[in-house]
Amino acid sequence: MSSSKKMCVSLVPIFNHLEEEEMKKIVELSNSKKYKKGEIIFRSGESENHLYIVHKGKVKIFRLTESGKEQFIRTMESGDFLGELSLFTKNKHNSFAEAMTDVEICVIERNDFQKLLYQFPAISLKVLEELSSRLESAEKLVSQLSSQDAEIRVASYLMELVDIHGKTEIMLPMSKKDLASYLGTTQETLSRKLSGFQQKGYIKQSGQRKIHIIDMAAIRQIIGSRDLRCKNSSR
Amino acid sequence: MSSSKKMCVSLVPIFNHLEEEEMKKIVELSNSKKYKKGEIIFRSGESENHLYIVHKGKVKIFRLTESGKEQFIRTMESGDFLGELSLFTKNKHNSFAEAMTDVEICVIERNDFQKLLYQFPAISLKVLEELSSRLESAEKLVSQLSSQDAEIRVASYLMELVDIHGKTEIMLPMSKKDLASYLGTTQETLSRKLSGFQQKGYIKQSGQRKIHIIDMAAIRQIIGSRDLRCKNSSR
DNA sequence: CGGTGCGTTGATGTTGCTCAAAGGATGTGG
DNA sequence: CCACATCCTTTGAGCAACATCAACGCACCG
Repeated sequence: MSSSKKMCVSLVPIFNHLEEEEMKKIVELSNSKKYKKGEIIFRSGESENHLYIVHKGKVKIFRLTESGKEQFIRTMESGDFLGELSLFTKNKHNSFAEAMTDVEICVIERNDFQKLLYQFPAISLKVLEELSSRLESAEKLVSQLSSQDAEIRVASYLMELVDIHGKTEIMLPMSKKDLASYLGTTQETLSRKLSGFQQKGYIKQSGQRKIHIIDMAAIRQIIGSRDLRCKNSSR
Repeated sequence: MSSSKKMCVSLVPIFNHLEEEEMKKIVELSNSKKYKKGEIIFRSGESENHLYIVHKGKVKIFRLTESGKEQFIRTMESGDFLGELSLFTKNKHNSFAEAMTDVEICVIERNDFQKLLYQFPAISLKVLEELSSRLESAEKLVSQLSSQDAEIRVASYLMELVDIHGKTEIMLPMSKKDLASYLGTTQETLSRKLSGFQQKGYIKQSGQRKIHIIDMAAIRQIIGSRDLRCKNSSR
């Protein structure tokens, strides 16, 4: 119990650089909770009073679109923290968190966390870093979504995965259904696009989530081809 | 000169709560710069070594879409700061900043700013707050963009402005061109949608950017009408 | 004034959403 | 261990929304 609490604290990048003693203090403030796959951890509209730290498992964060569709925002894995937004602004949650697998989470009270920030400025810096990078990826996502072309979005995403994995064998980190939502399209369209790529020999799908990239150049072409469609004459 | 520096520091929410003396220190670290309307303040890809604080005027932040289109991210006005991302992660800029009007900006060196954060934990908290709320609006934007329907996006945006202004007379904070980009659509579509609303008597446009909301209820209808379109039979 | 960029409107084509139906994959309980 | 339920995935067909192209009116600026 206490050990799993300790695990949490020592896991998270925002804490794990602290001295033994300081960590101990934090451990005392934290609580451990478990959720089964599919359980909702919090709902949009609920008021936020905690910092959640994912200790074990995977959590999916999503919103509901104005028009009622589920919009996948991101996944959180071991070491990630969430609930950060309302920690400072006293707002309500504006998104949902659902356990994608069985999950263990450590929880710290809002007020306690704020005190920690005052006590240990270094923590603030870590949190800042994390928020910055999260903001960055959110803005990147925005930029991708407004690329009208679903094909380009899919292609970009594949390239992104290649970069992350560092090889041409990639695994989708979520179901195609969720991925479609993340990319701002539908399951059907995503499925068609991938099948299309496969037919043209750009990729090879195996199993549910494994994709082998065969012709990177061709895929890059797609991304950079905003006016190929104009007419083949002009360029 | 020095007075305009001081203005900057006392303007920004992240600093203006500090003691006179502390501010003085900060003033010493800052520099003032001016840009003419249309000038680029920084470009995507340039490395980031400064915190910019907008003192006077308006700045537009945008990215270039994978497909080469301009994607409007946000505007920054007096008191807002930017350049925050790379301040912590040592990255390159991933967006462009362009002066929408003549602009005065205060600049602080990256390293100096980091020192400030260590010295005054309260600053970190302010920055955290700001980043949080920025992240929130980015995620909201994501959620809106993936609402396939441009009409809904336009309607939502109008309602948002009404909330902000607190009245039914609203001013667009940017050109329709930029707004279209922000909403992930084109000038033409935006123009048509607005004309459409006007024809149905929901709104009244006057001048370039002034809009009077007449029938809020109708507009709210649009937003919540994900399956009205099924068949006209239902209404 | 001519020039440049923004805003509007019209016509046309295409992407990708919707609905529908059926084939895997996975899991649950008998 | 099998039968059944559920969820994810794939494929098909039709249609509406929206991007694109094009042309013109309008404002702002030198």
